[in-house]
Amino acid sequence: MDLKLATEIGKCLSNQTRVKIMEWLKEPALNFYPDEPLKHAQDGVCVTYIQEKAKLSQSTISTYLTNMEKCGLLIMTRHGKWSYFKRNEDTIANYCKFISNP
Amino acid sequence: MDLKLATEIGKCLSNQTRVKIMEWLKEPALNFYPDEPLKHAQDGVCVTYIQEKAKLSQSTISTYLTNMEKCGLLIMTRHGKWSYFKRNEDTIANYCKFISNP
DNA sequence: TTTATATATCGCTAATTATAGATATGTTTA
DNA sequence: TAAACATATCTATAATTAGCGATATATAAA
Repeated sequence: MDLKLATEIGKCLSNQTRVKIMEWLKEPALNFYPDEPLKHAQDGVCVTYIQEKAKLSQSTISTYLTNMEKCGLLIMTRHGKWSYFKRNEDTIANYCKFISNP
Repeated sequence: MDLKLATEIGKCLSNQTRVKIMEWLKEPALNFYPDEPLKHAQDGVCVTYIQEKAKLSQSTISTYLTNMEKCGLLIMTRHGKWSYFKRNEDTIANYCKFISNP
């Protein structure tokens, strides 16, 4: 983890909706349609579900998720026409190590 | 740690200079005038030293530090006309716990 | 192959943040 | 008390980011 990457991660985490997305993705089964089983649960949640919950436009949420994936906060997996996003705990742990002392 | 505070912390950590300041303050004795002993070392580093190292204006750095203190990333201690800033490891640890899973 | 659906990207304006100079405040020293 | 100094705050402009609609791309279904 270097300064530049850490700052990019900070930028992703500087917006309330994006922080919420990170929180929601801790428990997809609870936070997205808890009454029906999620498809590809091991790969996270598709863009549409996140967009509906966040109540922002499709383009905005897609951009958020793409940027969060670029800095390693999320992992994207494509299944057909759907993109699934899940948390990348490795990067999050590295980031925490970076900002912590020591 | 709630969503609002976490987002404020994210904002502080969304700028390269501010992330650098957090890094420098991990080792003040190494990063600020390593050849002379720092005054009030237990309380961190004064604004002027940080400003000189960051090479930004006094007002900019003062605003940075004030905001970082407001969201609990830094602890400020006044000694006479100097304000000393040090890392608040408790808040940093809480923030890491918040963004981590679980 | 056309149509429908999901996501990504582009181009734009509004909102926010960055940054500095000027000035105010608080503290020390002459 | 006045002058000097360190820091904080105010005000303004420049730069960046937010967020959306339009459109492009990719995949699936008819």
